[in-house]
Amino acid sequence: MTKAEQTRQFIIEQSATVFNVKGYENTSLSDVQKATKLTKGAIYGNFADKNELAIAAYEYNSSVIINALKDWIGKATSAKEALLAYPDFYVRNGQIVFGKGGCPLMNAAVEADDHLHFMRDIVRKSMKQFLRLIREVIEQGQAKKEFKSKADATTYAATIFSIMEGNMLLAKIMNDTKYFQLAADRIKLIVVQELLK
Amino acid sequence: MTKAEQTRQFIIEQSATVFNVKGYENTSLSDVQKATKLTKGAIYGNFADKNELAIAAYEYNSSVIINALKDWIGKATSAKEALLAYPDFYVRNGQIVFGKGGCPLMNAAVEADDHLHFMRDIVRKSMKQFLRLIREVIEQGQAKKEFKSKADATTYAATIFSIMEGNMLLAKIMNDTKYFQLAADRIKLIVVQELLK
DNA sequence: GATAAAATATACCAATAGGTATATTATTTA
DNA sequence: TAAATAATATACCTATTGGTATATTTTATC
Repeated sequence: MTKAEQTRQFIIEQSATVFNVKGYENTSLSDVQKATKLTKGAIYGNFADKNELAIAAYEYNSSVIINALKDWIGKATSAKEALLAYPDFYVRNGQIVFGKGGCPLMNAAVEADDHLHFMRDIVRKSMKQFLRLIREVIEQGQAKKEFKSKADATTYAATIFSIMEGNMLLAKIMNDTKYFQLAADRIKLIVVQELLK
Repeated sequence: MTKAEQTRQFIIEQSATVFNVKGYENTSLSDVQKATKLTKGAIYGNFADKNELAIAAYEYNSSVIINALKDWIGKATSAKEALLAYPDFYVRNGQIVFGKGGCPLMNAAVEADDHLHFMRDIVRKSMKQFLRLIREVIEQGQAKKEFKSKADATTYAATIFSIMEGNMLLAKIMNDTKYFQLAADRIKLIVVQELLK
């Protein structure tokens, strides 16, 4: 990794949280300067413009939670366990997630959907990736006869994700982590009553 | 209503959608001028600053959907019907909601939770109001022996709201109204299987 | 219809935005 | 270690931001 590549990565990681908290459009270059303690020269030497940095920061933010999800799935010994690890993470680490601005997929989706067009496709892509991971867990559970085979994995993936995100929205604005537990309870109910054989 | 009061209301209504689409911080005064075809003099003559207008615009946006919810509830002849009217509205009018920037509660919550502090309490208030309306429908259903009395109305209100909002997020970023149907299906399942006697 | 008051338009302000050209400093290669 | 190159800092640019003071127009009162 060259010096520039190191700096590029440094800028992304130092500014990622700021972008997630303040929003991608609302984060100014002086915010990035403050977060990195670097000057415009260093920033524009490594990124063509603010949008390129915003995209890189979002990709970093979303990859953090996507990789976390992959980890839980990898460690789980059953499909049920893998699915419940997802909401359980927020039950245990909700306050930390708050401090970093909440779910990057939700934040960026709200900002990008109908006006930040340069980010929309990237957010869409990560959203599909996240849904696919959940779907694959369900499909693997079905393949291993742990889950009922007639359940539509795509539908259940979307439902589980929606419950998690909807409760995250409430948790965040109400500053109350009980909604993470609510999501976990509801997802568990669905897994036990509708997916598990 | 005096001339100024009329203008104030006009500014709010004309700029409300812009605020919901672009976000409250990202909407500039020149955006408001474009939307209203008025000058700064007229705008600052009726609002102390941009924040006051942003708050008024949000209160207008949230009141539109809160009043809509009240209407459906008022017209329904049963608690079940009232609860299902909520997701059904989005099934039928999803595309229109998209065009106006999506759910104002979600948009403002994401923007206000951890950085737009002057709006946080107002968003919180409207969120509580919305949850209370759903809760009251459930409680009335229980009082009229339509719903099981042991179900915790507060919990179910949050769950129904979360499912709706989570799916709205997906619908919006994926530009696919099928998620509204998914929310409606899931909410109906909960009402039928868990609330209805 | 003239006058007073209210409402709106115009012209300006300092601060900050994103971005660039150039000077300076680090780093690498010969 | 000197020269070439890569990387970063500095100084500056124009456009736009939220906001204000004042001029002008519109509205209401007599």
